[in-house]
Amino acid sequence: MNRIQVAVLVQMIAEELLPWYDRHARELPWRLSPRQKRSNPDLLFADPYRVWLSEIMLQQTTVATVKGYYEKFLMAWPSIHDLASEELDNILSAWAGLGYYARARNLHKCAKVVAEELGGIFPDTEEGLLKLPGVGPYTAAAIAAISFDRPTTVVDGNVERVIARYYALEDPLPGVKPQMKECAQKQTPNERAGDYAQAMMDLGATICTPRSPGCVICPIQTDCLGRKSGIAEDLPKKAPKKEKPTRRAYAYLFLSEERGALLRRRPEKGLLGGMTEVPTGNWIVQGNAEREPGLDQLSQWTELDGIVKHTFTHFHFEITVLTAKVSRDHDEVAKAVQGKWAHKSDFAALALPTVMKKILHHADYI
DNA sequence: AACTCGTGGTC
DNA sequence: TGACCAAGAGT
Repeated sequence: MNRIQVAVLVQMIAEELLPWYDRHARELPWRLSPRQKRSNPDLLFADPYRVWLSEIMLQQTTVATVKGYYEKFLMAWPSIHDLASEELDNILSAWAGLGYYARARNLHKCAKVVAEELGGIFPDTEEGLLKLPGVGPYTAAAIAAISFDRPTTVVDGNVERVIARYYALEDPLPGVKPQMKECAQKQTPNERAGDYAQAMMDLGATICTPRSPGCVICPIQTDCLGRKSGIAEDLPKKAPKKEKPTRRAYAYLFLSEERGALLRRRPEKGLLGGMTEVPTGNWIVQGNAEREPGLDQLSQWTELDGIVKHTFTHFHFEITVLTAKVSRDHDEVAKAVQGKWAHKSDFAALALPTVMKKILHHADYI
């Protein structure tokens, strides 16, 4: 066996992946385009503020969904200082609809730490980044690689899928994660760390997809054990998921010709923390929804036909909507539910999550 | 370690 | 229609 054949047998993923990336990299708003790199050779790595912002938004969220939010945020808050000095409620409002609202709370918290304690400069190491609120193992590695050229091992859902297939790892997630990380670590190149990380994720997003992977056009098909053994599409295996229970509740929509709708702020932590809601009764875990006497007594209620259905990460939610006309004592009612009246023309400035918009829509109010 | 935490697209 | 899935982190 000569040396060339040996070299082929131990080929690194990066050797085939980076040339593919140079030809097929998607242009994304937070990514330096080849044109930018050519016209400004000093601009080797993307601005950490922009990379951080995009990576937080991209957690468990598709590129298509993130694009619009990213551009809106960058327009409203061009720098870490702009974001740090903004009020949380305005950030939550801009985040509304994107989901996982703890990300927005931590985004604000992190901006304050960087702006006020670190002089506006992001840490340039994986270890330093990992200490920031909302920045976990994936995000720390990604920012370190993309913005600071650190040869970190970036492992997200895409990389897990690519690695599971490439090495034909048949043990189920999440138990196999450490082994995946180990395999990914062996493949991490010292050069072009950011490009390699993004190339792996692009590969997973466009070719090594969960269903019907494009093995025939894959740049790393040659040494892929999953493809060779014909099990690529079935990997990675996952532990069976728990069934989602259904919770049910009544929503109490107070409406006023003069004052609009009565809305309130949810508790700071937990589900939809800090977001705006239509007042609801208890969210009953099993069985039918229950009326809330404290809310019932405040007005004369009409039950609307049909129900609003919404699925959260770990439960289904079914809401029966009640409406009531309020024509006097507006402030007393608002005080009783600890809410505020808002005209529908002002809804755009509120932090209304999707489930609450569904309720308002069902009542034909928006 | 296992659970919590959103939403929109896709098949 | 419903289950699955997506550039995960915090507790």
